[in-house]
Amino acid sequence: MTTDTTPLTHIVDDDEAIRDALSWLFRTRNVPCATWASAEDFLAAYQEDWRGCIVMDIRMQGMSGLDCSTAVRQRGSTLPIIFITGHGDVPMAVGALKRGAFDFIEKPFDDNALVDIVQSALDEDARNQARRSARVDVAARLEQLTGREREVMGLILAGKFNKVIADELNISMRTVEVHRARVFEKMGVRSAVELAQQLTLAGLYNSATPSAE
Amino acid sequence: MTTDTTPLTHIVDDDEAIRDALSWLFRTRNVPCATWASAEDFLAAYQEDWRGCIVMDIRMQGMSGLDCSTAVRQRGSTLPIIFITGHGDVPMAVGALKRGAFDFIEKPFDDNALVDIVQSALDEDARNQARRSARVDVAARLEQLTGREREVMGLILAGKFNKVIADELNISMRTVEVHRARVFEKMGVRSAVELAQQLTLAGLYNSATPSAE
DNA sequence: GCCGCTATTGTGGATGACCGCAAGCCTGCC
DNA sequence: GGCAGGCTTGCGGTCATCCACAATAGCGGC
Repeated sequence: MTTDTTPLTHIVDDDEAIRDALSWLFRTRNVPCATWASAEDFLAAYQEDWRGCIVMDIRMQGMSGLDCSTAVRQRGSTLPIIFITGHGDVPMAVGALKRGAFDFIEKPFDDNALVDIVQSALDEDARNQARRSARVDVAARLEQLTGREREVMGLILAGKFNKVIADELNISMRTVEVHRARVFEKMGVRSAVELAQQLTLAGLYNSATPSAE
Repeated sequence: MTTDTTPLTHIVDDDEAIRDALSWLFRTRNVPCATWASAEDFLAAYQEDWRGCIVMDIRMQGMSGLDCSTAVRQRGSTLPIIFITGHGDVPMAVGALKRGAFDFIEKPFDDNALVDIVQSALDEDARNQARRSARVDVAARLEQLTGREREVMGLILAGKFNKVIADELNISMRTVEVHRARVFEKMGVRSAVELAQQLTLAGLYNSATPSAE
């Protein structure tokens, strides 16, 4: 669907020496990477479908790493972000992590430790991607539904019989059947059970399962 | 179900002055709290159904706060833990948060800030509790199922017809129907759709929805 | 040996789901 | 006006589900 985006470790640092050192480190460990000389450069190039992770300095000329992470998150990214800092403190680290950073390490850092962290960040991104692509797929299918079909789908997921649905919508049972069939077809499922699983998993639908007890 | 456990903010600190100060702070802000003079004391008293949050010093006589958090997590607790430290550093804070701590603050701290943090921790616990109680409920129902019933349920959730299920289990369709009815009854649902929703939501069942496309 | 639980099966009927075929109505667009 | 897409409906039939009634059988415990 999307262009074949290879997972990349994006190095964002205004210090060329650091960029070169990190770039060399990752390449020698077979971790594909790209470098950016500023948060602005990175944000200008950033595409929604990028995968991998970000290794970014907190303090940079121009936009800071924290602001950059906020900006990239606002654009819908879930790329794991690893912050590097030379002059960090506890509140800064806590704030970054609570806002969703993947890790926060201080210079000087251990090469092996950083590579390990990057690896786990890449793993996490891969997992996220799988979940997200499922959600996107389901969302796209939902888009195809007509208004009436969505309406009928809701009632199906509420566990109602075609007869009841027909009654509530003031249409004939046959019409409900047609809509129902279209919903299944467009959603790519073959039963109401599959439909429920798909939507519940994707978290895109919440029926008020009224288990009266 | 569980005894009426009021949300409590548990203060764990070996320094009596701090305990008293925190206890006073919380009480004057209408935050019910309890105090413990050591990690060991807390762990000895801890009950699974406790709700609220934990405010704990990292460095204490005897068991450290980090070890205590590990211990309490191993006992299944998801209580939000707020660490307090006088001599913390970045790696310690990062490690604590990555292991699931709710927050990590340094002494001296701002009273208002701490109360705010505790409030959001209590909120999070309340949210967790709601989700967890649903999961526990479903798990309890699953427990009631006999082996055969669980087996049949799996095939139902795989979207198979009774006929196919009967075939795979080498039993008659009628028997499948009986098991099916019992599964619905014990799980408190009235259709396969509800069953799928309940289990998928609780995250207690994952059918390999094989949407071949 | 009797009881309770689980697993098993059959018959027959009511109800619901699914489908092909056929067709009418309305709306927006070229 | 014609065409496409969405919404609607009916008929008749097949297949699946649900259920009441009825019954057999093994297993562990009192």
